[in-house]
Amino acid sequence: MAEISVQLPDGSTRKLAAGATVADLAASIGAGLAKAAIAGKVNDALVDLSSPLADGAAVAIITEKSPEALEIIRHSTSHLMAQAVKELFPQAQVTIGPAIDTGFYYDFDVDHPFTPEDLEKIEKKMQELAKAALPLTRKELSSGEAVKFFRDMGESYKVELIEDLGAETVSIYTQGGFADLCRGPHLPSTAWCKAFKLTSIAGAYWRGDEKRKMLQRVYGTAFADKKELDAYLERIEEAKRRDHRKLGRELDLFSFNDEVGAGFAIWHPKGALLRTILEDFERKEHLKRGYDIVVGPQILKTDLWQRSGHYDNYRENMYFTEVDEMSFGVKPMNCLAHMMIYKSQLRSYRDLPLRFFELGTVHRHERAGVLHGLLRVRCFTQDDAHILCTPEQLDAEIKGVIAFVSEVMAKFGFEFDMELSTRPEKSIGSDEDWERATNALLGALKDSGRPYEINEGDGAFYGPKIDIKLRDCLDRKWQCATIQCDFTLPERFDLTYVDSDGEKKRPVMVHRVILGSIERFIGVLIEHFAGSFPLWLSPVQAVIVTVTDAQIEYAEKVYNELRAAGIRIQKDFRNEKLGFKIREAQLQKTPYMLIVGDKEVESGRITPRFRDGKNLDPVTPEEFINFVQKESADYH
RNA sequence: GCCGGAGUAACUCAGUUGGUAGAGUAGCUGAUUCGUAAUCAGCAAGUCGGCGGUUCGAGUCCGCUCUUCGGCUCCA
Repeated sequence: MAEISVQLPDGSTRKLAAGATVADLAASIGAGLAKAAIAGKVNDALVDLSSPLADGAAVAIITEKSPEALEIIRHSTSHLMAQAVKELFPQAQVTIGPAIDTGFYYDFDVDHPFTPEDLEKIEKKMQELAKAALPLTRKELSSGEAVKFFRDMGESYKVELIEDLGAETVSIYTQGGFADLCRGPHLPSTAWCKAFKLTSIAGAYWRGDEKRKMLQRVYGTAFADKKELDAYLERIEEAKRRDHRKLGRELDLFSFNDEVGAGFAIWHPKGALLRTILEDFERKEHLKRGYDIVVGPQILKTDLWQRSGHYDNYRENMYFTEVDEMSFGVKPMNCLAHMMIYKSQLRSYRDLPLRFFELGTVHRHERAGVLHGLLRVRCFTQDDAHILCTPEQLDAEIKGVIAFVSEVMAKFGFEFDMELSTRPEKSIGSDEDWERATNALLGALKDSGRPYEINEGDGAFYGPKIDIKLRDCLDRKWQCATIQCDFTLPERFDLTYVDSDGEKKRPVMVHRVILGSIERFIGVLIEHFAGSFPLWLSPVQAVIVTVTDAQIEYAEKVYNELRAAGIRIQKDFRNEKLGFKIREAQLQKTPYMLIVGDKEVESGRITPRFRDGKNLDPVTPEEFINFVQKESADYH
């Protein structure tokens, strides 16, 4: 009988009978492994346990503990859900059901939308089916056979998928009476689906195309075991507790109001102060790095937006107004004024690079369904800058921006990911310009030494971009910074500089933001810190609290002293018990509570209590001022 | 914009089969003067998101609309 030999991850080789499968290999290594195995990895491709091995293959056994396992578990759980749905709602058509970052989903075409009660029924049915330990078996069919197979079952979406695939053969996975088109791999049996939960129902367009039919999407999540599932669900609860919309109201930072308009935040004193602190920080950091602060108007003539291309490409997101029979567009971006500033005089190569920075408030008419607290609004302020430089300076400028982003994010304690987005279908500019710009960004990314991803066709209409997504403490990603290359607007506005050879040349423009939108960034900050801002950011750094009315006079004096020294302080001299006032300050997540009782009055001191409950030794007001100034200066 | 939930006092929420709206917190008033997460008592508070319809009667049923939540799509 012929033998094959395969290579294991530790470098050793193993001989097996010809036709042996991954499962056979696991069994030959040990009974424990055979029991734990859920799939295999052959030459870096994931395969089923039942997959036969070829001679010379490099094979690894995947168990629940393998990093690759989660995706397989989730994918198989999505099949389990589809099976449950088909059993409960036989008229439902199945479409696609992949594993995603947070779990999985499956889209169905059904006559009636699912209700929350349906979700419970489906989950219950899934548990039954999992208990039944149905084996998942793979079968290969020719495309023609598969089309007939699914057409006979009335699964027209599957037929469409196979036809679009254009492959000679496709694979089908069967479990009990349910069969699904799928590349796999899958768990050996539904018994491996041990810890799952359906989380939500949503509408989703077939193939993400809003012109096509709206399907019903059911989201769920799955893990290798119950403990991990519970940990995940706990994390979701934690995220809810940290929701910036909830904390924004509780900490009295901002609100939204029907009468003001959807997507327009109104900033209360503490929130506005927090913004101001961030904005002051930004101005300082930009001036340090050779940026010039500029300011443009809120509305500009519509003619100008036509010239820039915004009118053709971005009009549906803009607000317009007419005054004196003249049309104006409310700015959705800050670049036009910056270009006009550039054009206000003749520029020499010696002037470049010019870096115009503006905390520019823009309005964008986002579609009603996308608004989301501060993270998605219709009016927001960008920490926007436009760098105008020679083509030779472009690489260095982009690298400088990436370094700027790194330094700022480190101050807030954020990790971030970078993504390069290339030319979209709807765009302006020549192929050569796009290529040049894309290469400049790519070069800077490579040089940064950080990992990055590429999103084909996701660029802005005027140029490719690097998007920087930062991760909060719950590992969620938010786009904030972006660096966009633009060879097009300088052309449209005929921007020039006089080079050393006396010739007029075209500068390159880089649009970039560091925090992105102040609104969104604050939303992320609130969730990241769960409202407990570091001292340098806290709109209220301390609250001075009296024990009884007897200390008011002294406390008032200290309050004035600290406020005059620039400490952001509030007073709580109400006739309430100390515990009551501490509790309130604590719920407001105020960093320091300064306790003033008779002892402090006598000694001319205050007793600071940090919001974690720790009491510091009594200090004089001057000592506290020094302490706060020192701690704030380091941006902790 | 699309699909599906939701909208009741400032906030969080209860309100049976349609019969005239209730709790906790916050607020106000009074008492209490108190040392590290809630002192006690009393009072006041709602066009039940808005408009229209069905009905003797609508918070409850129907239609439209606004807002909001979860997604789709889009994006800082």
